[in-house]
Amino acid sequence: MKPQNEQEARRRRKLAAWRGTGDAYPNDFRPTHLAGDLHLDHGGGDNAALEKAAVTVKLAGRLMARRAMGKAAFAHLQDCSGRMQLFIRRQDLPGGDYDGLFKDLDIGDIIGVGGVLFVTKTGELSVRVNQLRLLVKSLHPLPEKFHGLSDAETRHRRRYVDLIINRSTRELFRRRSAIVEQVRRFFLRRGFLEVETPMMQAIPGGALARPFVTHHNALDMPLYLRVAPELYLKRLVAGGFERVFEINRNFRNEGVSARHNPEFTMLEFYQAYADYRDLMDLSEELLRDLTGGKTLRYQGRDIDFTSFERMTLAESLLHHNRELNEKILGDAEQLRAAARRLGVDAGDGDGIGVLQEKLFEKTVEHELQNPTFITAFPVEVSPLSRRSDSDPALSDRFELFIAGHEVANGFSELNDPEDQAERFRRQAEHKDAGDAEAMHYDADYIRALEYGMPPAAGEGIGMDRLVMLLTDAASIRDVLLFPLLRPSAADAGS
RNA sequence: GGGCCGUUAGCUCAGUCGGUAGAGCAUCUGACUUUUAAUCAGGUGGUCACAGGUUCGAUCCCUGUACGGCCCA
Repeated sequence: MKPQNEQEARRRRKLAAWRGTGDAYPNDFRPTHLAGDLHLDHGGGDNAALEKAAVTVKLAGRLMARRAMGKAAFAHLQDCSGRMQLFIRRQDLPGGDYDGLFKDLDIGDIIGVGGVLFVTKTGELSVRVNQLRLLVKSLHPLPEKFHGLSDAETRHRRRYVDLIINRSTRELFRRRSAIVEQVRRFFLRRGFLEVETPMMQAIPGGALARPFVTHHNALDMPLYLRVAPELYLKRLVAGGFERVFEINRNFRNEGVSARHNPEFTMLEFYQAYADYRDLMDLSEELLRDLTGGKTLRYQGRDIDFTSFERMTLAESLLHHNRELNEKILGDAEQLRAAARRLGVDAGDGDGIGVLQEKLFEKTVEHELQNPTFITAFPVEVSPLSRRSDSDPALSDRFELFIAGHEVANGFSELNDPEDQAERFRRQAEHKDAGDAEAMHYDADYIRALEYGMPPAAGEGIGMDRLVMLLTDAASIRDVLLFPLLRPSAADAGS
């Protein structure tokens, strides 16, 4: 713990004195109103009418500003709905409270007030306070009122301070909640069942990613935090829940960056008797629902949600790389040489599919600003996707790119148990060869497919990136309440 | 993992071509009964991230460490 500064020491002394007078942490004050509601109901009115109505209110919240003028003072109280100005006169408070209680308050203290609504001569709805209580003493000075708290590290480590002081932070997380709600309603309206599947899995699956490993003591077995819910959701489709979705956390043991957090929120949904084209249509509908189908400003660029482009991976590579042609795309050696010329880290063992995907990430992905579906990914990099009827090397899969980043990944599901078993075996070989991101062989999932899973399509959408897009946030840390940070030395111990 | 940048008062930031640091807000004292970044007068507040090195002397130069930011993998 850092040594106390003078301001903190003063507050602690006040708390100690306050404890001596009775219960320092009471819980018997009940507000009757919220500031925001009062502004809606009484804002903009004229004072004569309001004074005549004599509206008495009780409000509770945090003292955020104070302007004292001798025997009277203005202050602002902030509750979950907004702010309300308080007008406090010595003559209106019970004996001694103005000098003994009000003047002793600090910015940040949580108080309860009672009083009557009125409008000041500058037109601001206010409460003329005749009852004042200190409910919680705040022991740390708050950041400055004008610049607020802007240091990114402190905002993330002490999100509670960020939320107290920065209105934009409060609004962003309310927006996030509303977006999740809207997505949920979108799927419920279409007959999807919301489910919850295991976060702790004995066999991790559903994505090419390195999992976190933990240990269950009583069962003495390793458990993995899920990298995706996919295989469980498809078991549910096999079980007859023909439309399911889940919005929940995934965990991937990878680096941290402006777009990656080790735990992140994923929307996954599955629909029987549909294919990847149906899901592209559904994705468009969802995004139009969320954006109003308009142009959206993101990080200084306009993104047009009125039209969604569709092109195959190969088409996108040819379109963005003049030096490539179809012959090169189909020849591993020529492709590898071309990739290396373009600065791609191409391994000797990389097949055509892997090379095409790496080339795509290097040369195309960041170019895709307006919503664009890229389709026809190589089977080689799509171990759970249905093979294309027209070309067995390709899968019926798409990814949606917006603002240069992957937002969604969907495909017609592979429901042929023998093909799936073969692909699991290939993945297991990669894993044995040291690929920490390769998939495990999941025999029970194969059994589920053997019972029969209806033809289906499924998709995952990264909710954090979606929220970033809709709130114009530059970093995933801005849309996570508590992004992962290394522990700071200052916070160690007590 | 690599490169570059940052860390100074509770907060937002200046600054010192190496001689122990400033502003605004906050806070304290005083004045003030319609203010709202209140105003006016006067104060307090610092291990200059941490640890070494160079130097008569380091917040400043050098090295390392921690944490963070941006870019790359």
